[in-house]
Amino acid sequence: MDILKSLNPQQVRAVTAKPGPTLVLAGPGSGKTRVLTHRAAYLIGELKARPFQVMAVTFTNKAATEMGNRITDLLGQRTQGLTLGTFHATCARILRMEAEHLPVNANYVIFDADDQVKIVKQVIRDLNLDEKRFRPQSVHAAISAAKNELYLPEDFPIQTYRDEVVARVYQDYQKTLLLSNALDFDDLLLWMAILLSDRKAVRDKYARRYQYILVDEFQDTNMAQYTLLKQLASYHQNLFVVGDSDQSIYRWRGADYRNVLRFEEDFPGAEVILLEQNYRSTQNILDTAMAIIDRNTNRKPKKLFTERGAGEKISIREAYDEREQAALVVETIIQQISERKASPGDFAVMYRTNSQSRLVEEAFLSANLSYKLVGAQRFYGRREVKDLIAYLRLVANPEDGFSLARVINTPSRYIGTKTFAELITVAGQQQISPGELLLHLAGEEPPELDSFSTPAGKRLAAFGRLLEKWRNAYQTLPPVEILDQILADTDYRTYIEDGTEDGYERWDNVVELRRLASEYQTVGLLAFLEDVALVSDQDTLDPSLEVPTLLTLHAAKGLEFKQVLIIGVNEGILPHQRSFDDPEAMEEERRLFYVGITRAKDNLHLFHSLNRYTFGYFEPLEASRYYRDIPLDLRAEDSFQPVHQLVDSGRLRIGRPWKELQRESASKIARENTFHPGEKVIHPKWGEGLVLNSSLQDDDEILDIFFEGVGKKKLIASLSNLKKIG
DNA sequence: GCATCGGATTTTTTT
DNA sequence: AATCCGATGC
Repeated sequence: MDILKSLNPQQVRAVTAKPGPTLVLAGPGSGKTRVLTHRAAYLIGELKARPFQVMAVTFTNKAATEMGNRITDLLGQRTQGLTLGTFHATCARILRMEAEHLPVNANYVIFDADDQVKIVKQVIRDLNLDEKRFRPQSVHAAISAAKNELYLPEDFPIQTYRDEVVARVYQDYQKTLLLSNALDFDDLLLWMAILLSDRKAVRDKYARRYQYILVDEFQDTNMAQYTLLKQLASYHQNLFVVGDSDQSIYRWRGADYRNVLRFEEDFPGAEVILLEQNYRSTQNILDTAMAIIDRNTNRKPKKLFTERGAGEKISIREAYDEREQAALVVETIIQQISERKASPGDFAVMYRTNSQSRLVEEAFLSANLSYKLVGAQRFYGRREVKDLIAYLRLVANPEDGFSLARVINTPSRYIGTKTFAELITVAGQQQISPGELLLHLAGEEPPELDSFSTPAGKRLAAFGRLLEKWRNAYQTLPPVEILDQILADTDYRTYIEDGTEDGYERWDNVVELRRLASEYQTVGLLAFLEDVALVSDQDTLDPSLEVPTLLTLHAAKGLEFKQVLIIGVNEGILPHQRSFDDPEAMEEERRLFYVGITRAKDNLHLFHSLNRYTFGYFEPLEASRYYRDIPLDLRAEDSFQPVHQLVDSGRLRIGRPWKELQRESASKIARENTFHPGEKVIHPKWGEGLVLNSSLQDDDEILDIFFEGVGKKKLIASLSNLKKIG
């Protein structure tokens, strides 16, 4: 079997496991994704499962896309119909098809974290509760946790007064969502689980259809996800899950690595397969990782091993403050490139909290070096992007009162809070949503309402007519054209482009959103809005940009980089202060560090800072307790030596783009020939070639190379990205 | 209805 | 330090 030829025996065992519940416990870098991909291909190619009978659930859309491509590579074109996506996206799609069984209709929109907190806030106000005592954020977190545990408002367990308050808010929160024909992230899982539990016909339909279910990152499933998986697998019992308890980092989101243990209880016959060999990291990196994770209790000890050899030691560097730390990060990267150990795309800078990225970004910018930052929030959280999404949501679903509230006076149409409040009141009296009332006001024969015979009422009607126009366009036109109409009708560009630098940037974001929308020519507005709501941070990564990646430790899950730099290895940051008083949370901090370390293939650089600015105050910091667990013999010799002089001495070069840097580092090296006549090389464009001649000129190496079908070419070694083969 | 000012508050992690 | 919120004044 072709599919199996590149796998080790354990991987083969997993891929070819007989149908039935299967639990694959996979250490970092052990080929987990390979196993899942090959398993899917095996099911379709060898066991002759039809693609539509297979469901594969991944953690990010990016992982899903990659998996799809790799399955296609393995099989040819036979993946049509495969259900492949994140939990949330998969549920969203099924729920839309089964909307008749839900308290929302098929046009429902998905509310993002911002909207969710806004609703909670409004409910808290409507209930006359004290916002200081019941922070919307934290009440929302409690509601979210309840949903993940499958508690509906009426089942919410009440033990304290606070619980009682949360239950009341939850009740109204849920009502508000449904009135807006909207679901939140948690609802996607919750309603799916409820639908499958309560409607036997629906459960049977999907449980019979999905003969095979594959799940990635199983250690990070929550109760809702676990329950719906069990329901989906209730007929065929072919649930194949892959996970690693040591990499469970979403406890605060309801994830419970104990689902791994629960799996073995709930599926007594489950086959358990261990993947232990690591194909990613050097032994020094693995030893560091093990030294960290070994101190956690309640875990099965695991030995990570590789055939890659010891590799280089771990570097630990100390900075005076976080600014210097950032400079040091850039300096380290420059140094590694200069020594030709890596190229810009090989680096990742990881941190515990998003706010830590700022100084690193500034350091890159002041060195005139580009980088990419993982984080969907950066783009989708922008005001202008949110405005336009709100417009689109309103067009798709006029019942969405929250989007209406956002856009009704943006840009200003002189419809203020009072007029809007009146609209809501009258809509309430007529038992319709404000959006629908707005559409009625725009109609041929607007209802005779005293409250809207005013100038303000005229303005409402005018906006209603706009909405009506876009709604009509929505019936026939693709999303991007609706967006264009909205932009034109609201004169949005004039509104945001105020001549400032910011204004142009905002318009750039609009253009980018327009570009994204234009990819939804055929699938329509709802699909676009759904994808926009469910993008994960990793999805925003552009792999073709070969520059360093900046990301949180959480976002690093599932990724790998040749060189990993972790900053802020300090007490209070990693582990984070907020976890100090909770032993379970402290174990999770450790796992988080472990996840970061195990992303590294070749080099690991740890950084900590002696001081930091917090809320405007300068305060001392301690190095992280985790250092104490890293054996001395794994650390590079210069570790811990203060390096201030390095940065102060101006060795941190300013104003040098990556290309220049690489060219320069190449020329430094090119004092002797790296290529010799007769050697075979591979060129990204021309493919395989034969070196005819090599000479040194101006500190660089000039090559004559013969390419099959192309002819003889003169190339500069440092610029042409040649690789030796054979 | 909108702009401005001053005071409070902020830093976990994300679909 | 930077942002958010509410109160105040126009």
